[in-house]
Amino acid sequence: MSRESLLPLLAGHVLAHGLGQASLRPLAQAAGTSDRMLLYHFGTKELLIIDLLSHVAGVYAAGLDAVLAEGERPATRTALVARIIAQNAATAMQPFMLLWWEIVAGAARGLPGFLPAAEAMMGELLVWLEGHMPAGDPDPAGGARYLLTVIEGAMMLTAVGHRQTAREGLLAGGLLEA
Amino acid sequence: MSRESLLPLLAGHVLAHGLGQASLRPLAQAAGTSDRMLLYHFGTKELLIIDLLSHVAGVYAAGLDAVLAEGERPATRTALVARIIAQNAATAMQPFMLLWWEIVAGAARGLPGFLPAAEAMMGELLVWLEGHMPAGDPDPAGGARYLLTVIEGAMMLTAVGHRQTAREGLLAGGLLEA
DNA sequence: AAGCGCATGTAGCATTTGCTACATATTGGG
DNA sequence: CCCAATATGTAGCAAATGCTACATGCGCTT
Repeated sequence: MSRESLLPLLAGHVLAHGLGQASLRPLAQAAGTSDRMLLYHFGTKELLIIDLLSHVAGVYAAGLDAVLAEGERPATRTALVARIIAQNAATAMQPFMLLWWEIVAGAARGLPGFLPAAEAMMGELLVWLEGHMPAGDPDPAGGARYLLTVIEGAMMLTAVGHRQTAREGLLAGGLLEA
Repeated sequence: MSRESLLPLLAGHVLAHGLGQASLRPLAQAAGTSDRMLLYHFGTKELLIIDLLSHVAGVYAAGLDAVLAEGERPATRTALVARIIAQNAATAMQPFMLLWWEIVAGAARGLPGFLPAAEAMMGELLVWLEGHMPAGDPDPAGGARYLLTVIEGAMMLTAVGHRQTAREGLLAGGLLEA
């Protein structure tokens, strides 16, 4: 079992149970090894988490590329927003969303490895958005950044029980069709 | 030392060091008591955290009311956005911001007490915003929700190292003057 | 003064946590 | 075949964590 073959299993556990419950022994059990072996491969829990976050960021990027392949380019900004909102609300995305907020919290606090991972994931989403802006959009670069800001705000409000508020906000901003 | 007199001291520690480091003995020391006494007053760490988050939400609301008293009503939405962005970027708000993302993460995961606190704080900010929309704004209610969404998105992007992205997004959305 | 309830200190316990020491398998190159 | 490097198991340790048991002070009523 190499580092690389371990990471997906570790990521699975963290996605299922959160970073808060990510202590060595549970992680090891989820990956079918021992804490002893995790330290052997990664050196330190801190280094393991850093590798793990980096790996999660990579998986996220790959997932975006997969979604990028399918589906046609939306005709309007509102269609694009609706598509992403729906995508993020899908139950398959839920575990990732839960993990995401922990990553944001860690990044804000400056925990090692968190900020690079968070920055990378938002960067990926940004380029994805920019590549999916409606054809003929007057300002694809700025528009993508604008939509990213709005969408992430809506995601956050949704996470804290203000889904309705977010929805009304998007409506009032002309970013969602009634 | 009653529950109520303890809470501000506990909140101080949590604001300074985060919820992750909030174990009973450090908390007790910050409040000038013992873990024994914390459990005596709150019954359980979980109950303590719930009380603590509720208290933090109350402090946040009071802080908003204080800011509400001073300052005149902005003339435009962009002025309002600029004011809040500046407010949140102030170093005095930094500890609260760090704590906020932990609360969001906890709320998303359904930890007891987190969601009510987060919901309350966003609710407070929403009414504050609604009360500070420019005079003559065509849609104060929807506009406040729209601005809330956008502002929180910008805050999140800022927290993960995408301050510039957020800024450009706000500019492209016409929510910030160049 | 006696006794009763609230408050608080001391000590500990069982569990978890990250990590280490030491021994042992496994395996590929000479 | 031998040996050295790689890989893995076993056992444990020191610290932290949430919580409990027991004793004791402190104040108030009767």
